[in-house]
Amino acid sequence: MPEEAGFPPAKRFRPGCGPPGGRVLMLLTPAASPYPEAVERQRRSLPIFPARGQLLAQLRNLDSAVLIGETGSGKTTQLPQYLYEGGIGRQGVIAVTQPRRVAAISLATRVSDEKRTELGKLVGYTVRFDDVSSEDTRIKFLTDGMLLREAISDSLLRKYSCIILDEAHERTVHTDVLFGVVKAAQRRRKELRKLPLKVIVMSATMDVDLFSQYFNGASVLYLEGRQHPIQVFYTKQPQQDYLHAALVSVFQIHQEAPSSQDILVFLTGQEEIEAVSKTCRDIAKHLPDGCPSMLVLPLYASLPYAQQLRVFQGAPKGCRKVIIATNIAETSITITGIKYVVDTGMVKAKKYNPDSGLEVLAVQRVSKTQAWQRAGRAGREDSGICYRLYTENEFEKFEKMTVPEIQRCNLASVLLQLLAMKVPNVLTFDFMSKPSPDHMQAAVAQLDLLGALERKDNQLTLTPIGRKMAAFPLEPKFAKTILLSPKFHCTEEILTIVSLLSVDSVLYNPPSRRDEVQAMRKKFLSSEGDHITLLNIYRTFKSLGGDKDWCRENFVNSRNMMLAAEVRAQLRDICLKVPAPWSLRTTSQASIRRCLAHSLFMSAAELQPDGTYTTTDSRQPVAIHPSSALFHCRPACVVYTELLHTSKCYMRDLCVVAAEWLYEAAPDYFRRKLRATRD
DNA sequence: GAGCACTGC
Repeated sequence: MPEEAGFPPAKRFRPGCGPPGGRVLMLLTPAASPYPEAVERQRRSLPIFPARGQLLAQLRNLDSAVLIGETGSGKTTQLPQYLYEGGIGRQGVIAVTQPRRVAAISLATRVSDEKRTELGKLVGYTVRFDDVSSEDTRIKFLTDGMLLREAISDSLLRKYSCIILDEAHERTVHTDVLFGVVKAAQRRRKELRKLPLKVIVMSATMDVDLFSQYFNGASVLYLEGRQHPIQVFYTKQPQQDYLHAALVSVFQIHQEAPSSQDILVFLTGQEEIEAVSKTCRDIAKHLPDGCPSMLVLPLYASLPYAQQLRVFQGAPKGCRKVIIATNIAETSITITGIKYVVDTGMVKAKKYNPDSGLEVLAVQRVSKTQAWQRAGRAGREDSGICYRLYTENEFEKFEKMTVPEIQRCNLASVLLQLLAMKVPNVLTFDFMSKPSPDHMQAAVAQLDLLGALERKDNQLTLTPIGRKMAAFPLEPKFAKTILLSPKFHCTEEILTIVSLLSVDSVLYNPPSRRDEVQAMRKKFLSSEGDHITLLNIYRTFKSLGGDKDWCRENFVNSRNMMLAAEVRAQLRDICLKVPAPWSLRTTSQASIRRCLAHSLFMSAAELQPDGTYTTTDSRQPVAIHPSSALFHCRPACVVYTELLHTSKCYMRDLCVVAAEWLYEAAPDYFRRKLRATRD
């Protein structure tokens, strides 16, 4: 039997680590509460409430602070209201950033309900495609990416008096870049004697010292959480086969625990999840009498929305829900009623190699932070139990924290945005966790090839094209593709293609129905590649008025298709605003391909005599991804949108091009390449 | 010959 281990003890609010605030506290207590009684009772019951006076007294005097609070402390919904009620930051807007759209929207909705105001008035939100805020908005929830976009047009973030960076421990690229942008804005506003900017970093445990040091030794305030106790068990022996171990654990729990207690299992990807789900269902059919029945539900991001929703429905009486999920259930989706968590300790994660420009998607060990996050999913409403399918000794060897995303992704977009904000000396930008110099250089090289950079007085700045590229919410190479399209008279088509590439795949591929999928898809396949194939699908979708039944029959994800249409409209608006030249629809698909060749010339591959492919850039052996329209073809020369290393190094989203188009697109670049291969 | 973690502008 696995042995029990303790959950890290909750940190308590530490009084007295700031200036005494008794006098101020009196002023803050409202004479009569404007809230209805039920809301007031609920607000007062939150762990953050007793700390209210003290928090305000301290925050009033601090430029920056780090607020540590566990799930359920009420910090995200209450703190912005406390600040507003306390008259802190009333000269401007109080911003609260979130890594995810749904969180920003639902938090704004809840806080405006508590305030009994109409959403979009006092309390509002801003996310892509959806701005529910107004002149009156004083508390604004937004995605961190959205605030970053705003910083491009005003790097001092002048409309904000206070910026609360929430969920900072997740360390998304956007949050990490914001740390630097907000810190610089704060300093600059002080120098210019403008309205001061208060910065509050909110995080679950961990990273505390890093955050505090980065913000010039900012005070750290601790809040008590309301997490229920969780018993954690480890295996006695290391497990060779975590899938088998997961199955054994699920059925062990299933035979012992009351059927109302649900199980959440963490695996790494779609294929694995579908396979384990099927095995679970098969075994569940042959269980002894008296054993409860079992409802097995897979959960991963590419699963159609309707199927994702099933995890929120209760199972019939006497039936246990077993949810088999990727790390989508770690943060993005919270399911109630989970009593047991089975953690395989594995995750599929992307790494980026700046030398080859290669993204590697590999199964690896989770970090300790991630393992605690997973365990925490068992204690949302009541005490929970977590089975870790690894030994305590193995756990001790896990990395303490997940490597921040900024150190393992392509930095071209980040660099373009920083340059658009006119950040001086971008290469030495004050990141909390610095990416390696190689990493930055790779991004410089990429932007340089796209014609986005120029050097003035030893400083990197943007060319006019570079500035236009930054206006698009896209990877720089896609922005460049759009800006090149008028030259080839195919802006309409390129807008469609780029939109489809920038949303999650519109093609739904259930592994169990592979043959059916292939048969249905045949009618859209183009021998010219995936871009033209996508264009064919979009055109049919549009001509049928976005028919959902058609989508289902043709294994097209209608949600992503609608999203692509929304993206397309946004990109078209930006083209008109920038302003980018425009062109009428082309009649030739060759000109679309030529446009792609001109913008993706650095991502090209050539057929070798032995039938394999090699990239023209780094002579890397690559293969055509099995999902590609060209999987069974052997074109002499292609450009691709993405290289992904899984079991092999695969090119994804390919387009057939003529080799001479590449040469005409970047003659200098190819001359250099040619010389390099000769040496 | 055979496959794709998760967000976000």
